[in-house]
Amino acid sequence: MQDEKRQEMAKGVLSNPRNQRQEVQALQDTIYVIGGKWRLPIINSICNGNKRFRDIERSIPGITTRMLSRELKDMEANQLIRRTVIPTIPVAVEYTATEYCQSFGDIILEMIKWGKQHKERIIHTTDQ
Amino acid sequence: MQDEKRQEMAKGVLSNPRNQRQEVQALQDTIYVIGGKWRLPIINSICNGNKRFRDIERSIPGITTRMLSRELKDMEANQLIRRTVIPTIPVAVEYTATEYCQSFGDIILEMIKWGKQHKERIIHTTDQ
DNA sequence: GTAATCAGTATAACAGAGTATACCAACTAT
DNA sequence: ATAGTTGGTATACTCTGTTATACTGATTAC
Repeated sequence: MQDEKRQEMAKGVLSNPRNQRQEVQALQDTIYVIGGKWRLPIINSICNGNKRFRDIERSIPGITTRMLSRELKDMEANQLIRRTVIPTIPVAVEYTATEYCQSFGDIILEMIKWGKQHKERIIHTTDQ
Repeated sequence: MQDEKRQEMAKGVLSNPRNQRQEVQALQDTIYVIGGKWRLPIINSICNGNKRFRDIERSIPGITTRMLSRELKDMEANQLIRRTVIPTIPVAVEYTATEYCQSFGDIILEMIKWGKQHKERIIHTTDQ
């Protein structure tokens, strides 16, 4: 009731709802860009030095040629990666990360960190 | 220490494929756990102090009652959140984050940071 | 001649994530 | 009476991410 309303106002004063809405938006934007199962692993792989299609493919467990092909095309269109054809015989194709792409570095590092801790947590949990 | 770790990682990237596979695994594990459009926004909302169903719903643009209901149930089953029924009249239901849930904090912060930068990038890009 | 590698494309089909809409039962406020 | 809140569930549907499988054309190796 009125108490609740008063508490709501207090909350607003403390945590600034405008800021909060902004942050939810930012979070959702990011999720939109890197959403899906494969974007981040692909970015990670390329940033780790894999340049060739089959190398990237092999470095990501479970991915199919089709998904890799599609994601690479999409990421190239969005300027996340650069695709260069080297006219050797046979032609070689190299994928490299743009600086923009590298801006995901911190997110990827945090997620790797979390994944490792998660594994430890599961190992050290005796029950289940 | 952190510089050393980073250098270690860089070395590992170049010379130790086992390390790399481990990290891809960790990354994919994390993606699996927080996958989907709604998990992180929900976690973020609850960690920001929203406890009631409708409050959480209102704090996340675009989410439907159905998705929120499903995700909350799932997250409760996976011990990411706690659901407590308070026997007032009418009953109130409160959702709170477990410590486990709070371990996503750094990922969420990084993603919010990225989202904000992304927005600025788009604003400062004259073309398009 | 057979197999393998490279960099993919084509086709079809599926599962489940996500959407849309309506509804419930209890209560409050006007 | 009427509209609104709370905490959801039910039903039906769409959509697209994802998988599976096969195939191409050029080259190298055995």
